[in-house]
Amino acid sequence: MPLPPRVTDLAGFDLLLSVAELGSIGRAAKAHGMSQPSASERLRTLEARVGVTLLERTHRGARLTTAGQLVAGWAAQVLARAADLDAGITSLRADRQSHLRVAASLTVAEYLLPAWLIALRSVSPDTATVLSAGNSVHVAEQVLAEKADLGFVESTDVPAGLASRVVAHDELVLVVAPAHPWARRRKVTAAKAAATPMVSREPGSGTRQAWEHALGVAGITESAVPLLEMSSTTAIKAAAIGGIGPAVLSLHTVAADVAARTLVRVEVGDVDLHRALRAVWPSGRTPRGPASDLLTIATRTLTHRADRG
Amino acid sequence: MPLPPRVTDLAGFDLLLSVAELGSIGRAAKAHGMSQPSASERLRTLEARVGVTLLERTHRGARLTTAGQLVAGWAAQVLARAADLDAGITSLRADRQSHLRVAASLTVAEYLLPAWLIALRSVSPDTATVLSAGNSVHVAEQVLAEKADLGFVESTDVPAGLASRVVAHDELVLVVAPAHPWARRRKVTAAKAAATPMVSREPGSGTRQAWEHALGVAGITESAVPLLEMSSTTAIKAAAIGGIGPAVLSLHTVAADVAARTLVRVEVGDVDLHRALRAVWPSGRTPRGPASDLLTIATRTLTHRADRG
DNA sequence: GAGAGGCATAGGGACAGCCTATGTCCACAT
DNA sequence: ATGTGGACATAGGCTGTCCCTATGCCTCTC
Repeated sequence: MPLPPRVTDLAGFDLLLSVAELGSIGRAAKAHGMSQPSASERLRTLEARVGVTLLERTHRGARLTTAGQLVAGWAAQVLARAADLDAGITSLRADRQSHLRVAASLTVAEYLLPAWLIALRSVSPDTATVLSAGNSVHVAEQVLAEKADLGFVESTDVPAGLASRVVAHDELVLVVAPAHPWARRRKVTAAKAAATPMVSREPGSGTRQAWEHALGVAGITESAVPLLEMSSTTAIKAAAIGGIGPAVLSLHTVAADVAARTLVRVEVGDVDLHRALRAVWPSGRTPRGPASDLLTIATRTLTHRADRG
Repeated sequence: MPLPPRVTDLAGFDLLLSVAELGSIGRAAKAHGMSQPSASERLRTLEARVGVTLLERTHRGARLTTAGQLVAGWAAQVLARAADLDAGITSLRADRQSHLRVAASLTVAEYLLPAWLIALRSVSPDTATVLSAGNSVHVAEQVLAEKADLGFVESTDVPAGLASRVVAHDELVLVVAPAHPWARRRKVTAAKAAATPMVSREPGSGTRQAWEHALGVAGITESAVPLLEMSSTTAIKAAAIGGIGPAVLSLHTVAADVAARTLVRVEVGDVDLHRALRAVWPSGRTPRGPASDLLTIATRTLTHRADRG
């Protein structure tokens, strides 16, 4: 299901936020490196698409209407995630002149790193970061071979030769579509879950291994054959939402869907699905410079969350 | 500061997600109502902008590379917020044929309603919703005059004639730029905060009133003249991040910035800055139909959060 | 070895977006 | 009163992007 075209024009919303911030269309235009008439027209077409007047234009500038404030608030959320996306992309690019090399598991890279990188940029703006994503083994290799200055893994065991610090927590969760029978019960036994065919990641994936490992610890060694195997988290989510069947995914992956009730979380009895996310580095070589900054940022985020929990 | 143009093309990322989900460029193109060559070219220009190969093209379709999975994950976040934005816009439009009319304070409208509306759509897809946003008095008027079927307010006192239920919690927080002296101390007294000029909303705003009320309860009746008064939350955030001065804002507004450490939260001693967000409706007229569904959704979200807290 | 499915390339046309120049409106100062 | 400056709107013309149809190439399958 494609996104409605109404919200595809991020530049327009970005301009709207600048108007809110700077108080006039002309100044916003200058901030975006465009002429005042262009900005003016752009905002008018934005209003036309939205269908509501967003700006009150006066001879002394322009202010947001109530509806404009709402739209600006929603748009700010979109743009904040877009900034995350940009930070992530920047760290993926192969302009490998730079100094901070990070290796991370997919979960960390997807859900935590972008915000950290933005924070890092405000601490040391000139540090370019290169991100290499892979499974735990890959991360350990990179760090041990000193191809990465800092690594982030989600395994419970820290590979030999590496020192570590816990920077966040993750959890596997079982989710179903709201229409699924399990959505009402909100709890199933581990045995039942294991015996039920599900939508699943491919065998080698960290999520799948963690799930099978957790079941193994609980004494369950046989799982049903998956209903469907896919390599992309989004694809699995789409299948689960579409009602194909239950899925097991990282809490971070599905938090938004659970909050919005497009997916329902089902507790699984008697299985420990929790796992710590750790920063790792070669034993004895305490991170220095930007790597140390990034480690501090990651750790502080954790502390802060604990404050509020 | 305008958004980097690299991430402005939401349609391209949306297409990428469809490829991940459907397994081929051609099928994704069909899902988006465009021709296969167009989709193909679009993805190629996307890859060029990102600077990394995102897709592995084979004769049996196309799959995401590791980098592609990362980018898709980040993009999914952006698109999820964009869907919220779209839901909000839909509810603002004046196609007032519809049946569910909601009046809400700005905070609720900005941070909670979009997700609820998306959830509502999955329960009763044909219900169009009209949103009217304003302060608590406005919401009470709308609901009492039966111009709204359900209202959401953030006052501690429920206006006479209305029944209510708590659906969420909010909190005012004092934030400063990381470079500000208070960022290290992480705590100031209420008297000190009141005596310090800050970046502030205009006098009539709910946030400002709540702040002054909370100080009043603590016995502080005089506040310093604001450093700068602006009517938009984003403008205030931008000023605070820029280091103009401290600001007091809703927790929801600044949560992302605090997590990313672009703003630092400073505790304020001896003041109760907490406030409940309530759903309200005319006493004796228990909500029915879509209004009841929305109330259930809002309440469930709260329950679920409590589960995890 | 022929067919089918999937992606890439080529060429042409429509439309959106931008810029410069100019017009209009209103507040404020003289 | 009148002039001036700041701010937004309008007009006209150009450029570039995006999309579509048609076609080509490759590889697996039967």
